[in-house]
Amino acid sequence: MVTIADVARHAGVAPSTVSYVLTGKRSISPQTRTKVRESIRLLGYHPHAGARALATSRANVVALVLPLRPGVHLPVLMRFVTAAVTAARRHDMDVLLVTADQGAQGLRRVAGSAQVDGFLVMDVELDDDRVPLLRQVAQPSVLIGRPAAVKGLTCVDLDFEAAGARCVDHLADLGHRYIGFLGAPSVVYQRNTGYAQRTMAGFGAAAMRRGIASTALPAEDDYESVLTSVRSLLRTQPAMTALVVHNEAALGWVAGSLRALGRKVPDDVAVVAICPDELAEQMQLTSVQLPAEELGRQAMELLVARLNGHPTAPLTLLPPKLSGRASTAPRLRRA
Amino acid sequence: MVTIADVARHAGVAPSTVSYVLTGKRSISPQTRTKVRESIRLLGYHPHAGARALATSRANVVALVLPLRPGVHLPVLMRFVTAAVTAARRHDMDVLLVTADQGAQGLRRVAGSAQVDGFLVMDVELDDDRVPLLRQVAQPSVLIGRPAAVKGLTCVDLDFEAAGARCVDHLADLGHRYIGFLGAPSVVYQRNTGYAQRTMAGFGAAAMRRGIASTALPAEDDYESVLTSVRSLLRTQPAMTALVVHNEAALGWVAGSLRALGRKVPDDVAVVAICPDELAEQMQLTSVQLPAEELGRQAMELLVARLNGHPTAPLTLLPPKLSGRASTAPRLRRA
DNA sequence: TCCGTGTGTTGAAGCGTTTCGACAACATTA
DNA sequence: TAATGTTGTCGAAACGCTTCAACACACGGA
Repeated sequence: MVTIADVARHAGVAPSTVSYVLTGKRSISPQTRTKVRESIRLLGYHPHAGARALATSRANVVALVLPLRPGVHLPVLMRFVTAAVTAARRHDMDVLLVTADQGAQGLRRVAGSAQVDGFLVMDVELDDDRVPLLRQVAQPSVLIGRPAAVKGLTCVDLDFEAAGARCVDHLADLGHRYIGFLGAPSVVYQRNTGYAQRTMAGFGAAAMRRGIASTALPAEDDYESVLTSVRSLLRTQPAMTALVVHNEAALGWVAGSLRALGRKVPDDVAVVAICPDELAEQMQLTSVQLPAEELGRQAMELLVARLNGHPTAPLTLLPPKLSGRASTAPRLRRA
Repeated sequence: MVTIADVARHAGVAPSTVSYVLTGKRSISPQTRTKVRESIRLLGYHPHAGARALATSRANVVALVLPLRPGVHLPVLMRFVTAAVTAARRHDMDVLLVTADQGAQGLRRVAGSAQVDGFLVMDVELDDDRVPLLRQVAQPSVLIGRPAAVKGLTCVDLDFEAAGARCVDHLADLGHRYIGFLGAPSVVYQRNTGYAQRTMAGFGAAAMRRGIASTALPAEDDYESVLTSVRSLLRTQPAMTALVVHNEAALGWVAGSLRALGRKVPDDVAVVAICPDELAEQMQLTSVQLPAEELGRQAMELLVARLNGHPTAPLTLLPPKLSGRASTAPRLRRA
């Protein structure tokens, strides 16, 4: 292994000088700088990460804590991950993978051994058992998702309330006056999953604000129950001309159910989904997407900010983006 | 931070003694051992990873090099990853994530700075530009996939030839005598992707061995061309009673095409797929799966073996496993 | 001429481990 | 009893880097 001493000898300077050239923490004359740089290049020198970590007590590594539990949408997760990794690299940080199955143990170990400078925790739930742990360890952390109490934390999430509202606004602007909401399976609401409720709340509030009649129902993820839910929405509100769907699994059955009930999309009933973009793209649905890249990037930036001692807000909510597609159209006043 | 010196002081021994308790590299009296252990527990001591890496020139970290290029099947990739991470943890190793977009640069940096002890490279192609790099760096590596020349490397892969053969054998055992093969899009064969050819070769050889008439065709991934390919297979070989499909994207259209041509699965034509297990499960297809967990685990075990100086074979091929499902049935001799 | 003020460079002291050689203390053999 | 192992422990020297205090030097101002 080629060390800083080798470089120093080769360039005819002191090791400390080489260090200062590398870190730029002191002014170095242009001559020495280029001389040292040349020696570094020639010898193929790379600073030893461990030694550096020891000396600076900074590992330049952040832990990425992934859930990998069943039910996470992998393509979206991967987009988080790549965005986070890319952002990390921009700040000369590397990423250590910590899977959730390593559990509390893993977090503590990684934190205690100073292997990482901070934690990026993905897919945080309303009542996440990792949160108390993260409060204990020395390293700062940023969470993607929104636990019940964000005080003292740094969290990033999509503004689901705004997302629900955005759907209503879009439909209202198109002239719709009676809108239905097809939600997640009821078990999700029972589990207090946070984002589901918040979307609903945002939807409901926006409807009230715009003077729009709204009806909401949960939906399970098989054709039969989607059909039942849609039928009962239409029965409750026969004038319904638009549907907001917040349920990835049900999405595939919605168009079919509507067709089975004699309604065409978008002419009779417009549909807006809240779902990963690729799903919406595939089915040609107007949708509010989960901005995975943006979330991953933001989270990492916030983490880096905290590592550099900058204060950060406990909760950063990203504004929803709506992409118009074939499933919505202006409401034409029929003769 | 609590250091080994703190522990030593607390336990009334020398730092080196604590170290020996931790590593077990010298015999320590039971009394001191428990005393030291107790102090460690009490003070919540964790060895500093950087310091350890510096002293031992072993980071206890392996790099996981992911492609993340479009077209990789993410659920399968994730199963690789979790299996690899789990295996790594069993050997007290952590996993650093290196995405391919960091490219050669990233590999060199991570290797040069001694951040990792080895590389686990996923989704290696026949002519992979990472391979020459890996030969240069000091750390050993294990590849999942099979590049053109494996000499001096350590590679793990599914035995695709055997997989092709396994399908034939299964069908032959059921009494089928005329079997078709629906392959990947022709562009894949042109690209020399290795595994596609090897599957074909295995299929063809097994058919010859069993005295079975076989016809093979590539298939694109839209309904029209799948239909065309299936029709032309049936025209070439009207007595065909079974189909081996090695094309994830086409899979969805196969049953429909057969139905459109008046053939029922499995009564008229049996189907065996070579694809990720969940796809097969979902469509109830008899299939040979990609043993992702097994590959990830094996790869990590091999890497650990190499790190410990054990020699490893340049190529480890995992035997294919066939799961019988509803799409195959014994060939009944019709009246 | 002397003094302060920058600027560029250096030597040495850490950072927290591991590990080697040394050395007591005790047990075993001659 | 002396010589020889064996076992358990210790002190100190690495490992490769950063960083602080110190210093040499040149510069302009009194």
